[in-house]
Amino acid sequence: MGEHPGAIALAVSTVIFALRPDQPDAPAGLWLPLVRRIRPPYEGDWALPGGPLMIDEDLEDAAARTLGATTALEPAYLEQLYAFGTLDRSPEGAKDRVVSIVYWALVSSDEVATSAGANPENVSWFSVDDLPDLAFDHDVIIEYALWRLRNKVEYSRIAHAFLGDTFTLAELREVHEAVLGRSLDPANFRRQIESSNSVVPTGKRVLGTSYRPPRLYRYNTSVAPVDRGPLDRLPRKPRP
Amino acid sequence: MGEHPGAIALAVSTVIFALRPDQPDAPAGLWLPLVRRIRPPYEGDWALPGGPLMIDEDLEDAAARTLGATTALEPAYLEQLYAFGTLDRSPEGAKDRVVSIVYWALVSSDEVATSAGANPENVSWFSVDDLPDLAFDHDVIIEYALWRLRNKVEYSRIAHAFLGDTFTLAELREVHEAVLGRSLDPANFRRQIESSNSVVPTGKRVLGTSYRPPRLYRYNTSVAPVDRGPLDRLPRKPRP
DNA sequence: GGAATAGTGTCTATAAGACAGTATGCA
DNA sequence: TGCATACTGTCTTATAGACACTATTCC
Repeated sequence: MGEHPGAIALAVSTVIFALRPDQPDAPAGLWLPLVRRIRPPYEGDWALPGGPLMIDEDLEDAAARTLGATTALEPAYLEQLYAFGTLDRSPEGAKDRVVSIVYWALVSSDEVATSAGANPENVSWFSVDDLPDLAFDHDVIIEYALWRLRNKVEYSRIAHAFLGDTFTLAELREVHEAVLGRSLDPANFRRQIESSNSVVPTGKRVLGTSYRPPRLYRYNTSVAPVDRGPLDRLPRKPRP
Repeated sequence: MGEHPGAIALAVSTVIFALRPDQPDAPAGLWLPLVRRIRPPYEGDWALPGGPLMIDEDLEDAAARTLGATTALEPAYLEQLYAFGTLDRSPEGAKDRVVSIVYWALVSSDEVATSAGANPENVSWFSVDDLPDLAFDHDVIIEYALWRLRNKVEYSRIAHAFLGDTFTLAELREVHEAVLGRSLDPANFRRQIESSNSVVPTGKRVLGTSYRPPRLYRYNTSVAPVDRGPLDRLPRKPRP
């Protein structure tokens, strides 16, 4: 950064959330990958994955690209968070002026498990409850991303992004519980989800349980996960 | 724009909303100032006020600066809207790549009236219901700002930003009605506002009415207008 | 049948909306 | 006194939450 004194650099970073248990058979929590900085400022501290914006690349593509470079995954959900650009972001001040356009993403948990060994050098996953020393203002950025995630999970349909293709209502409820950090009434949760039409029953059930097997559901793709308002009029490449 | 081929320009623009009646004694509507473009692309079309970000200037300061240059006013409310950066924003494509960080602002209506003659050349105010041909993707940006404003007025306390120091509940209700585009029940509106504690009675009443004089209220500054979450941890200069 | 979880019914508290009705200041 | 608007009371409906209850599968 800051090779051209007097210029303002433009970077894109991404807060990538995955859901996974702290220990086996423990309740799941939120985790995110960070990159260790190998040069000043903040050498040795951890930072959000990201990098400069390419000249022929959309902002969202840049976020998805760094996500892929960090986790070898596709985002299940991706949304712009905020543009951070105060003068005090770098200890160098205006000499190292960087405006970061930050995205936040959700990745499916079972995919995280299968690609666990695919993490490049200098990348580690951390629980959001136990973060290391962070570079720049990345602590505030992560807090803000968490705040947005927790708000959004209550009024939109993004929780399924943490799950696989089919899932039980108990699994979906556990996602909500992990994100919100509190337990939810199974009866009321079921009613809320059913009345929102966000899932459809597959007709199948879970096999191999030692008790009554729960129904499996699939996400209802005919209902938009979030209302982005007029932003949906902007071009968006479909992601597989 | 685009003086350095291969570089990505960074601009800050602002959607500035004011409330004023279409004709005298008509119900108020939303208006905003636009700037006529005097060079290609989109020469002759209208665009949002804005310009390049200065090296030693915070994003929010840049938005407030262009607001002042356009309207000679201080923003009563100012919030970041979104960063727009798709490749197709300019007809030149990647050759004229501009990432715009857009803010939206509310200005007080009586101040607009007093500074009506202070508009610089090439600036005109338009009703949001009757916009002219717009440059770039500024039509989508304005639509999105309107969408945010209408959502936010329902669950936060920003409507008073359109009003002066003191106001009646009927005036505050008329602001909500103008923003939302529908009429509201005076009784229910009163209860909602009172239970939210966003206003406090001044003890004074309006003078010179030919009917029962309504109470005057003042905005309750001890309650935050909006919950910005962890963003409040970022440095912010107080605006007078 | 017992254990364990899936799934249902029902009551209560709270808030939003519709709308009738009362209060007050001035001509 | 009548008019116009300020302000209050009350009923209905929708929704969230608490929690008791029934259902189904495997052992």
